[in-house]
Amino acid sequence: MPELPEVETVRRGLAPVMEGALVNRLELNRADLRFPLPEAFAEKVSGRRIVSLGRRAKYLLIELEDDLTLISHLGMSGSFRIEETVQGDFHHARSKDSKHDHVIFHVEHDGKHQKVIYNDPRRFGFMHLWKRSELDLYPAFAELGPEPTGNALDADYLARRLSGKSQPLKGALLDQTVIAGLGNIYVCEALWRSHLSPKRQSGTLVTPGGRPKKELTRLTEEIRAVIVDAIAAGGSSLRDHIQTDGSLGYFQHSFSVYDREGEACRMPGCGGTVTRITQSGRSTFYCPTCQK
DNA sequence: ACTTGACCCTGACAGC
DNA sequence: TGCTGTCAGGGTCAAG
Repeated sequence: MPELPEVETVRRGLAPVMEGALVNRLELNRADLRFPLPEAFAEKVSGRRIVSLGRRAKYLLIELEDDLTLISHLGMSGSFRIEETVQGDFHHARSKDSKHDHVIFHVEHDGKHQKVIYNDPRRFGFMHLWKRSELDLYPAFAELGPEPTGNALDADYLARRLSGKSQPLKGALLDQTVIAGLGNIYVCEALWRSHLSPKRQSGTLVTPGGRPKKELTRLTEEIRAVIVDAIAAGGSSLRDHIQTDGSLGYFQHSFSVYDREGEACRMPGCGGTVTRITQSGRSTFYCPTCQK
């Protein structure tokens, strides 16, 4: 589920509870997610204070005291929720998938005790501990591309990265070393907003001289805009959602093309039909009429 | 060097 | 009701 905007929304939802909090106890209900949990994980985190919450691409960064960063990736099905710690809640009704509550942070903040629960049915998520001062050496970060909303992403950069590539745009934009944080949904959405076909060969957006064509400049703008919009939507959904059940990360978005196979294209005046194709094993949704 | 495909795992859903 | 097949928002690795 979580692409960059969702992870950012999770970060913002967790911040009031976790930033500045003391982790009294880290409860582990299994030894591994996608990878083994860190060596002596509970011992290393318990008793430490959380300095701040950060994010890099789709990675949530829980910054602990003593130069330690807990790196959390939510995979496809990871989510966090916040629960009050109620005295005598031994008989509290457990939600139906609590069997996938793998890691529980028992935190204390201003005398208030709460649980931050990581749930992940498919266990494609993972957690690592890394020295904050050496975070750039974390293998997944070493090759990571720029953030889509950061200054490092511009049309000139993309022209350098896409020049000469025969790879279809869909695959190039999913490549985390090109842009960090885009996933299947927002690549589809950005291409639709740019009127560009996901099958278009990446190098054709660059002039022979290596300059970005106008459509690449447009694409760059739309990538930024679709992420900014989604983060804003996540922020508004947080306010409604967090108070009801404490869950973060599964708010409902509405997309323009993603998961709309067979529906009328929403581009004004287009009149086409959204089509689903498979590219490198994953679904792509686009409108063949207005995306060229 | 680049690109694709199989794989990790569980749950939801459609069709029989 | 239950079975089976298909699909899912991610990343990694091997093989083409």
